[in-house]
Amino acid sequence: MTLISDFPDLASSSVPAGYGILTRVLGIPHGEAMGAKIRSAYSSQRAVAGSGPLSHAWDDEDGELSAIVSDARFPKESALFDQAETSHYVHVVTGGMVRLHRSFADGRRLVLGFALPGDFIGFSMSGKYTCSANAIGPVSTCRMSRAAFLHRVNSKPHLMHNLHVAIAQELELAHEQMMLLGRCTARERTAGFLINLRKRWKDLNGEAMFIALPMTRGDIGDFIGLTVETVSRMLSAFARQNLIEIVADGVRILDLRRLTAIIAT
Amino acid sequence: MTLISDFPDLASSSVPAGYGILTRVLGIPHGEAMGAKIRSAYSSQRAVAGSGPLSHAWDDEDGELSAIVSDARFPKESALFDQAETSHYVHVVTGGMVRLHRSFADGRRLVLGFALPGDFIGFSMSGKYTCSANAIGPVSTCRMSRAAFLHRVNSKPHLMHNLHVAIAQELELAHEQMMLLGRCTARERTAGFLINLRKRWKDLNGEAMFIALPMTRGDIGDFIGLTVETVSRMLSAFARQNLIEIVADGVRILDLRRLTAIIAT
DNA sequence: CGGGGGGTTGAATTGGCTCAAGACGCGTGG
DNA sequence: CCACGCGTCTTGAGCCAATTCAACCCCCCG
Repeated sequence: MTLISDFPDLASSSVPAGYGILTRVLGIPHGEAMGAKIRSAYSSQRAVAGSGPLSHAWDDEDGELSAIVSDARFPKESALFDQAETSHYVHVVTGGMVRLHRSFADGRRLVLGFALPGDFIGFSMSGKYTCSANAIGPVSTCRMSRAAFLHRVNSKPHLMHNLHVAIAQELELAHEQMMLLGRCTARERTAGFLINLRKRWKDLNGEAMFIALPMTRGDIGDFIGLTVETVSRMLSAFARQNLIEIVADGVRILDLRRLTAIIAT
Repeated sequence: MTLISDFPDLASSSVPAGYGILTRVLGIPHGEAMGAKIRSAYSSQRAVAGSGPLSHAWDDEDGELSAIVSDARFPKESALFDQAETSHYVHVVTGGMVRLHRSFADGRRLVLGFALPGDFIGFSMSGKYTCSANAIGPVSTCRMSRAAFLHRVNSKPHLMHNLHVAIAQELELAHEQMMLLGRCTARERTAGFLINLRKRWKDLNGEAMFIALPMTRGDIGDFIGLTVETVSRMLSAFARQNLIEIVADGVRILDLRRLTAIIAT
């Protein structure tokens, strides 16, 4: 039986920077085909880092998984699900990027996060999606029905444990983002956004100075609480100061140290 | 065995507006003495509403509870625990109000929430507190060691279930607060703060047009991302418009409908 | 080749912040 | 008992960071 006291130390180990609703309960290595083993979040990360054996948490030992998991593809800008809608599926993103957001009646929006390959999205306790999810570009996911997911989680303590850890991490990330939104300048928010996103790509693909930004400036603005123009201005300012270089579909980091130094601790 | 699918529908039932790190995993009726039964969050709420039998989730059926739970008192402004410190205790607030906050190195602060009687605070997966907690006035809590809490949670599935629900609610609240911080005006933030706090007092004590504000304007500002002066100005403006009346240690709501109409949906 | 969406940049505006002063309440010590 | 000091709250004046408004470019796609 997996006890809570077995939880890894989230404070000392850096929290994997997965945004969105419950990312990384489990992870599928980027680009891996359907039917492959699904691995637990921590194991997946270690696998990416190449440092240890994979957990067998999501091994398809009983042949059950291939029966309940299926691939799904979503074209650019299509909705994976909408806020307040009844939850039918949970997804693990396997390719592309997904925007998770909420809207006010008057059109104001807040982007809660961007889900990358490996991120787990679409789960909620209540059975209704708590935010909307849209494909930023073409997106592929590995999905299973909520009912099947619940059944599996309820029957395997280590999956329940993973879910528990994942929600706690989401909460921690939400608190970090609240600091950003409530107490940081535009410059700090923008730098923080870049640094955090870079860290996530790094955890997935290894050291990377190129940061893909397939989302619009508006999406970024709605994520860090700024307008399109301010985001654009901040990025231009960073470029002018030789901190980054703005390239097609993203930015290249030129001076990671100075960029990191911008964000408050 | 308690299954996740048994979770109450958090979306349709309004989320209890408990802020802070993991409030309301369990609740103790306000002012109840040490040694009394500790009840589950949902049951406690129902009990307050007077609509049903109490859950026996935390009944001291085995006589174990009184051995591991103890009362604690904290004078005004004292710390219950500090961010990053190793977690020794988890608390249920039984009297007074607790401020939960995080700080930057340069002194900037964000208040994550205010814990009211019945709120459960101080738990984290990692074993380190994720924020600091200070008594706003004299505070009493019912506490137990983290180890004892973990042991109890691990041995009782319905407690694990309560914990799970509580974290999910915290996450939902954090997302609401992110909308507030990222996309609302000073006027909306202040109105939202008052409305939310009122709802919590109402759930605890029944209909109440008086809202106690024992925290400073600075605390409120650090909660909703404004300065002391702006909070003061907004409250004065509300008073001038006959929405509220500023009284000793709090405000009295004069026009709930118009005040509620301010906040964006 | 024309239209539309995204991005950048400039100019003007403004919401909330900073700075400053004064009132008030409260605890403390003479 | 009062005087004092400190922290909190309020209000005003001026300022500035970010927004709004506007113009223009670029690219992609029909």
